[in-house]
Amino acid sequence: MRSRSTETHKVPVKRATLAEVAEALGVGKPTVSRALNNYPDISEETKRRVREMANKLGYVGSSRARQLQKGAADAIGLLVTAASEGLQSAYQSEFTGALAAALDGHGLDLLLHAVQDPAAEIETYNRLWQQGKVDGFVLMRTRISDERIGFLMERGVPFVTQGRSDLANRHAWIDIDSEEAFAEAIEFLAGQGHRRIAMISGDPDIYSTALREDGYRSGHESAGLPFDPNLILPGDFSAACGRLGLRQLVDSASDVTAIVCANDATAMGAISQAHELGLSVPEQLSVMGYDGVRMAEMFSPPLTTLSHSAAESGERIASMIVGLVGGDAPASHQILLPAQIIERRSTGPTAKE
Amino acid sequence: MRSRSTETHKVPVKRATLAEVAEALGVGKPTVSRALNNYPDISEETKRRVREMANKLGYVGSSRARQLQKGAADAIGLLVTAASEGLQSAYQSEFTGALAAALDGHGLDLLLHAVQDPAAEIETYNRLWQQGKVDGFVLMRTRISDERIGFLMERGVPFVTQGRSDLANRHAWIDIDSEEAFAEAIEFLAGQGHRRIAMISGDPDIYSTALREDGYRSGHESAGLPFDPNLILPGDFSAACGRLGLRQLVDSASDVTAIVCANDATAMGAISQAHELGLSVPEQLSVMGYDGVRMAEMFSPPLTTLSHSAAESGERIASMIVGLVGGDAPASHQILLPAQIIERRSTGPTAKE
DNA sequence: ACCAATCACGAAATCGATTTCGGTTGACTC
DNA sequence: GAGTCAACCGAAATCGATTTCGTGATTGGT
Repeated sequence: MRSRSTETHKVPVKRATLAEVAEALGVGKPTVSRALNNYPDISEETKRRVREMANKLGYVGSSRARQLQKGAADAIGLLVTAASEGLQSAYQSEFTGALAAALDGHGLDLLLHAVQDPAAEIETYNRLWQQGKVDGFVLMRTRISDERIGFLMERGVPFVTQGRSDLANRHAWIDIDSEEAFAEAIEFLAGQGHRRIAMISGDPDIYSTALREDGYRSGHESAGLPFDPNLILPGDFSAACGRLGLRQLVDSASDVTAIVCANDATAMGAISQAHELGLSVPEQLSVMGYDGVRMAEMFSPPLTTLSHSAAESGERIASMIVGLVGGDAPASHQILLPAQIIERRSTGPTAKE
Repeated sequence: MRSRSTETHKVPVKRATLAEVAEALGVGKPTVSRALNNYPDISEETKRRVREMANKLGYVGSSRARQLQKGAADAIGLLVTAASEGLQSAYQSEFTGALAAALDGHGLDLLLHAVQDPAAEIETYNRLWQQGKVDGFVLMRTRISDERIGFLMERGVPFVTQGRSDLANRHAWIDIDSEEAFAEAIEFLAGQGHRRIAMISGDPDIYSTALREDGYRSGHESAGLPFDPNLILPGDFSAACGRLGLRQLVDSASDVTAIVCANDATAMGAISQAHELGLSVPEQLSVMGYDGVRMAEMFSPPLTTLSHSAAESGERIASMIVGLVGGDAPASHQILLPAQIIERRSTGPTAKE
């Protein structure tokens, strides 16, 4: 239980202000401000003295005051839905960390906000923006008809999405070429002799889900395999749907020898369920993931996956949002990154046939 | 490649200010401010009119201005080291999400900052505080002699640590009773017939590591098992050290039938390695984790673990930091939460003997 | 009908940094 | 020696909300 105390702890050491530095030096405030910001109309000598004194007094400008004046918050907002507690997936948390690190390199902070009630999501974007707490947003998991995008575009709020949308040609985005990736995955598996390859897909609301399914289909074409729509099972990027999907597959399509999953979590769920059903991976069943999260390497068996770098995505997005906040045209920042197959031990040549 | 464009996108819609609301209503700014903040010396009628107009104009107060005046940032800082890209562990990302959600409930935002260079860590805490970007901090993974704690205490910065420290009696913290938890784990395993139980421990710098090892020891005592210090292997909370630890164990202590790990990632690594070495879990080897991350349930086999709720920790910490910022004495907020064994299928009765 | 409380509200100061707009100085021309 | 032009620096306004302090209008008591 949380206990309340009446006594108050020591008041924080007062932070030095610009005015104090100015007074200590016997100069005006503007001089200090301009010296510290390295304006050309302040003599080197003065700049040196100002810097020295600022340093001595431990002066660190109040970002609150600066922001009020300059109109920038030096922070980027990232909203995560707290549907399931925590950052939803391993990939998302890796990405978030990478983004925070990259943003830091640009002098920006990451404002992480968990929205509890999905209905209040837009409202939260609006509030954060109106309040001036952020200069822009990064949107994860773009949905097929994503109201956030329209909302932000309407008011000219800078934002970058991770994943395309149906308005993709008009806003800034970064995405992984998952269509191509899944096509390659199918070809890869076909190359190992697999003929019946299932897919446990992602949340149909998410824009890239359809792209991944397209890749699955076109992969079949280029591999010369017949495409069977019944082999695509709906999912939701969770491990649970991987388990469920696997059970359905053994029941209804026992001739399947390989499964590609919408992400690593789903793949892990599928493998876990396979093991419980006495199916060995990859001897009897090959399973492939997508994202290449760190944990995939430590899974048993280590997961073959379509990997792409969260660090690079974070890096790129950071640059993009900086440009956008600086006034770049949204549509001028659009990047498609490739994923590559990392072959580990959850896939192998098929024994059948 | 990031392309720069010369054209500038539409300037954001101007945000309404308090002064505008006041003018539209023909009243003074203080009236609007106080009405919106529900001060008692404003008539109900006026409050209603103000709220109406504010709403109509879509007025959302600038937090920058408010913060400058009130001296509060309405944000809590959380620093993660980006040693390995991303939020380090599954537990930490779950916790972070939970914290953000809980903070939201108190009207606070979470400022997530990734520190690249460990040497600059303190500097970052200082800057964030001095700049007034945060009202306090939450520290994860407290180290045995954690300079951050001394630093923050000295300047009276509000903070809560997740995990105790050697200064624990003088600051606010929340912690899991991992000592008790590990003792219970040993008793649990002993109850299943295990006699030789190893431990793959955590980073020795982290404060709670010693606690977990203490629990391991006292668990042996109460279970009437001889304590063999050689059975404690150093680790670092990673999956990799789980793999390594397991290899060492099969080499040097092949009579071990169970392993408790410092966290779930390590346990997963150990199991993964065991499988590769042809050891079946739990038939030939029982492995137990700690933290109870969501993924543990989907591992194969599903992981037996010492679980505690990231959501509850987040909730509690949020309340604590709010109290602290409000002036509570740091030492009045200290909470020890229990962990409980979730038995799944990575442990079982030993076959040996 | 008169003085004293309340009640409601507004003018101006405040928070701390930045910007605008000049004002001094000193060097340099002619 | 008057005039010009830089180079440097400062007073005051600004950003937008909150607070302090006070004023005018009611209400109430006698």
